[in-house]
Amino acid sequence: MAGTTPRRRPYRVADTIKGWIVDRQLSPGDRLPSEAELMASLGVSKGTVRESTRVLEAQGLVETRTGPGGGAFVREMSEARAISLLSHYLYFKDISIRDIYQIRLALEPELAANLAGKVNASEIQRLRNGLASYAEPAVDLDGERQQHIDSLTFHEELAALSGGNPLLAFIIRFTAQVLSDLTVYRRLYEPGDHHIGPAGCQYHAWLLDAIEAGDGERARTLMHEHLLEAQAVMNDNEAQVRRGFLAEG
Amino acid sequence: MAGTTPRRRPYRVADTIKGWIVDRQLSPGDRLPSEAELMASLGVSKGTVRESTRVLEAQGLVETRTGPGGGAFVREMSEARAISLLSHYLYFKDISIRDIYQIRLALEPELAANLAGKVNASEIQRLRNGLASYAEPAVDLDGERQQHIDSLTFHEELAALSGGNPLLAFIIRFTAQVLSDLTVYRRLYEPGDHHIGPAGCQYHAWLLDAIEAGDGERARTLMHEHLLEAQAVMNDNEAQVRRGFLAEG
DNA sequence: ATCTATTTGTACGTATGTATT
DNA sequence: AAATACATACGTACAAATAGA
Repeated sequence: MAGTTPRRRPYRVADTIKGWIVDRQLSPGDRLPSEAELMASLGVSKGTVRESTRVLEAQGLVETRTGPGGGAFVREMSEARAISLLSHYLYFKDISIRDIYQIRLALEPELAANLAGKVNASEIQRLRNGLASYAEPAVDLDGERQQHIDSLTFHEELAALSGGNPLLAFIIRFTAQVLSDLTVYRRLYEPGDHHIGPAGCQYHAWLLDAIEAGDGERARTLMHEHLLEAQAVMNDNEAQVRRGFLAEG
Repeated sequence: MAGTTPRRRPYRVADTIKGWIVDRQLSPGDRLPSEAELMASLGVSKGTVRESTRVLEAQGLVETRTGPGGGAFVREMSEARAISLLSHYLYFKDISIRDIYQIRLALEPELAANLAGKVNASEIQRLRNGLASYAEPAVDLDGERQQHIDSLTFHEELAALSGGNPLLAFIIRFTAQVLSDLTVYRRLYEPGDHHIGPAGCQYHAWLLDAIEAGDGERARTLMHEHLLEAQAVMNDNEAQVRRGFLAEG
């Protein structure tokens, strides 16, 4: 076995703590030993202990609180943080809009079909109310941007309802986030007046109808068409996704 | 704006450094200021600086080296680390095998179609050579496990060739990793002798034929059938994916 | 409202390890 | 082989936050 990086103490400490979390099946909210206890039981200095809790914190596994009864607590990573960490991975990777849509086209119709007949009326109503903001053509470029973001939010919320597949929901929300993030920084559309907002709104309305009616196949088809159309108007030249890091939850 | 967590110094420092990476468009290999310089320019102590570099390191954004000319260097996050971080997110989430296969079924046929006609002969040959290890039925349970892992490796390698979509490749490799990890810890199949290895081997061979012949539609169909069949023999009771954390690259 | 105890957060000084020149 | 430049680790002292009396 050659060339294993010499893992430093803070990481070894972090790994043993991860081991505790797995072995003792710790759950979110459970407290880890205090700094002083860790120093004593692991025989390391305060600085080392602190560096390792920073590592675990950065990886989203624990949170720390000060004061009596404080300390480091096991934590369920927030989706926002997971998205942020994944965006770090993609930062140097040159993802194109095509790449994103390839994934959306494969996954979102599947999700739509899954949701059919499984969303309760009040949720449907809530989503329908959100459609108003992009029902009418935008008056200027900024308005168009806002409409794009709003309509992406629709997809995110759809994914959040998720027919019970957290990973599917995560991926869909991640891709929507990336596109929404891009919208803020770039001009994503060819110049000229399209009616992107209203067109998307129409599809979203139909989608909700199909989902409400429990017609999975129709929902699938609609989502597919909708995404194809949305992709068609995007400017594939402005494609590279390298951008700022996303904020962390 | 209420309730924003009081971000501590190490995180503020880490964020300003991230800012530098984005603004100055630093690339992998570029050096960050030394600890001493950071202490001076940001007016914080050594401990704080070290904690923040641990954070950036844990997030996969930098690596540090000791010695003269050492320091913290911008780094392109490895896929292994990204997979590990994402697995932290899913750790408490109760993903089922069904969930994983839903995603594989949506994405991998897409990938197979993409690859058709775009993989050079030597790569195809290399992949064909790998098929031998699961061409014959396994003699015992351990052998069957190994075959399962080997056949998952085929999928990972296929994804690595990726028709140029890094995110697609990542997701596919992640799902394969999760399944492969599960295989190590659990009995994934119903008792009884199946011929999983040889069946998978046959499909993989056909897939390579289709990809070599440039027949995208056939590749897509084959992959779809193959995954359906593979999913069918899995034990959906042993479904929950909560398991150990994956090792980091 | 104040004090007190507990626990993390920050700073600083020193010594050691490690790789480059 | 030695000097240099950097990270790594330790120990201590004190500051800040929070819960409870």
